[in-house]
Amino acid sequence: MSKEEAIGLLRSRGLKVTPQRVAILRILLNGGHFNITQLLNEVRKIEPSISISTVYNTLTVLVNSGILRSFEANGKTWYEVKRQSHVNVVCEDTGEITDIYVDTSFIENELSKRGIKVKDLNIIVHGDCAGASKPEASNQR
Amino acid sequence: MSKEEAIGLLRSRGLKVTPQRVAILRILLNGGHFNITQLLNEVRKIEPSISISTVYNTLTVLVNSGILRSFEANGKTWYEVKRQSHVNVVCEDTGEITDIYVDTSFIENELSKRGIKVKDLNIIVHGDCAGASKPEASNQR
DNA sequence: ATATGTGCAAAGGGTTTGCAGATAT
DNA sequence: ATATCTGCAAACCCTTTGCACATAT
Repeated sequence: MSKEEAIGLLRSRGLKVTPQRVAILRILLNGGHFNITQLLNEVRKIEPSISISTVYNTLTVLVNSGILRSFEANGKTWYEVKRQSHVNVVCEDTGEITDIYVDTSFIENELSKRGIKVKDLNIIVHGDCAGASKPEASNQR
Repeated sequence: MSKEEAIGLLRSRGLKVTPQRVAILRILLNGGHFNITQLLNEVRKIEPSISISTVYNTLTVLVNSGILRSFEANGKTWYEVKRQSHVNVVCEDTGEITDIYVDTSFIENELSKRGIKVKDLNIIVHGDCAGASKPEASNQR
């Protein structure tokens, strides 16, 4: 029942709870990566009349409040729930994006040594996933 | 005299040597990161009549031939000469991109263990560079 | 000579903006 | 009650495409 989780998250950041926001957040809480078009299609199954500008607005709000993170790949912006840091692998043939959990804290350490405060770390790999060992949440192009 | 270097690189990949290609490559060989608009402005100092589609064409050719690499940040595509792997830090306030050299082979090793052939590794950090220790080539928004 | 590259203009796709009406608090 | 959010349409990039002319080999 991720609906309660979504509502709780919104309230915890002082954001108004609207059906559109709850629907978007629920989809993302289930895991994976979504671009705007995918999200619009998914959300419309729940909230058929939602507009694309509401999706954009909501995602901006959720990123700014620290619930989501975004990164750019293949000419689009991708959104995911902010959890432990990982590597986003963009599979060359399918366009699928797969999370691979690798400890990346040494990068942040190295950067802070040099006076850079890391707000967000994106590791994006383009590669061949044909032989990958299907580990985690993924999502298509 | 980076002109010879540019010409040599083009020939070594079997690419036709045109004044436009040489001009673009010379600019990038001097170091740093450029988006299309910046590159167009720079190249026009040397080749005033160059068109934006030639810049796009050339960059695609240079990326495909393995001379350049590209990554996306701030809604734009950035190009740089393919050299040793590093972290691209996007400074939040200025939009400047700075190279920080950190050994990232650990990540590639970890990924190949899981059956992923890394074609390109992009590490993009958004952060606060106010206190950074000005290390390497950089470039503005 | 001819395969390839260049430049122009138009089109495409993703994202942002402005604003009137609707809704959460 | 009112500050905020939503949905629509138009505008705004950045990037790609098609094609005639020019150029490198």
